[in-house]
Amino acid sequence: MPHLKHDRIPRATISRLAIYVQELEGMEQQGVKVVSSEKLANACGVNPSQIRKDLAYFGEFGVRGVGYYVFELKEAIKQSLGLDKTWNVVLVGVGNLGRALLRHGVLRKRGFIIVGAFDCDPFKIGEEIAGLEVICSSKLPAKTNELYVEIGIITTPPERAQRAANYLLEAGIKGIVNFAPARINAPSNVSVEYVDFIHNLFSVAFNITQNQAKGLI
Amino acid sequence: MPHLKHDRIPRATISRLAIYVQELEGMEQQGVKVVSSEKLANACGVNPSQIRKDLAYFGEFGVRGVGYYVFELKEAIKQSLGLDKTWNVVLVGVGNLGRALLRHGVLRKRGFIIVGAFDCDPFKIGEEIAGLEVICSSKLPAKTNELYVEIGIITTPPERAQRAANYLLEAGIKGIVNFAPARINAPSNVSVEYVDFIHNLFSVAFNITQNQAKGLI
DNA sequence: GTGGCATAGTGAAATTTTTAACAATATCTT
DNA sequence: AAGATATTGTTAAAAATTTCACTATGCCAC
Repeated sequence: MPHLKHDRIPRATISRLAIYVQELEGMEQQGVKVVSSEKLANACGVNPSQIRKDLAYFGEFGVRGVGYYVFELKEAIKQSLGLDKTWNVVLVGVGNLGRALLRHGVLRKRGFIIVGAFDCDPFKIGEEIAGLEVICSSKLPAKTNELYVEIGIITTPPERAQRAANYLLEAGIKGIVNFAPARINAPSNVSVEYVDFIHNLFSVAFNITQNQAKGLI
Repeated sequence: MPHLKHDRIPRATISRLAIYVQELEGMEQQGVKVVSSEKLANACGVNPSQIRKDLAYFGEFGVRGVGYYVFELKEAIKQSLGLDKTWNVVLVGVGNLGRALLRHGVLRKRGFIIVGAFDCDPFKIGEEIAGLEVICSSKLPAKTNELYVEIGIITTPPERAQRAANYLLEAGIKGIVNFAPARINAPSNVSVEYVDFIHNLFSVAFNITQNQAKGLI
């Protein structure tokens, strides 16, 4: 665990660090060895100071007059985020979205290994998806005790999200990513993140409406 | 278009309005007719003042001493966001995620109708998914001129995101929701939203690491 | 080794966003 | 119809976040 100079780190900073990693990986692939905060900022669409400030929460990674070594910075950020290990994940709710996540290679590539898939639909139980057998949700707590699982993904319909969350909590999970469009209750020491891309579509719809009103289009 | 009392509305407000709509719909289904900012705030996990403030950007929807009429407020917010109409959408990139979105009913339910699916992979072209034939991406501009399309969804791999964006821009699209983990360039009058749930997994991983360091777990 | 240059790190200022406090007002009770 | 009550809309304060401006420092040329 790297030393944290300040105790609380803004959520927005974490979100941007993820973007920095993404861009740094791109640069690495293109053979870029060193990057300045200004260049990285341009690539990420943010302010250079913001990058330096964000990084300052975790330590000093740059060389004055030179910039940041791409590989080193990327590794340092990943370590700061806790991505220098793999995370075992279970998924609850094998609908369209759940299936897509199970098949989507990006999770594994990023170090999140889906080790269990659960659903309460008898027609889905027993089905095999991406090498995983779908198991009855009620067996989740028992099953996950066998594995070392820290994160749960909820991809159920909204009305079953809380039940899925309860199973996950019972299993002693420490973090939840909830794709269902519903708030869920969890103790404060369990980290809950909400994902709902409909919000982004709403945002775009709103922006278009605004732009039209302003006569920009 | 409702009157906007202030010209600039925070992005965060728009994002929360989407949550309010979600919760209001839940309440409507449960037969709740009236709700106070406090009750709605609890349901959404935000501060009551925040709700009143957010709504104030668009007008006055409540009744002092009473609260908000659930149905009316929901409709008013949807109108404010530009959701009182349907939006035609095209999707570029028919991978796992693209397929899931095509099959996922939630887009249509929310008023976003996918009217075209595009991909550059010859093996995918001609395939039919959810009643749509996959068309070669290069034909996108010509095809979308036939339809009235305002929003494009990008679900290609990151290295093809910009090309997809270029096709969309050529087609005169006014807003883009980009699921590919890559920044894209677009003129400022085109609204671009980025969706990447890996960020949320990163966030959860970071929070868990932090909580562990703090000894909360 | 000295000077010049480039750029990170940082403290302060500016901005934005959130929260609190309160005045305004609609409804209900008597 | 007057007063009590509840809860909005709004103003002001507080908090958080972002940006600016500057200082510190490492590298390179000479």
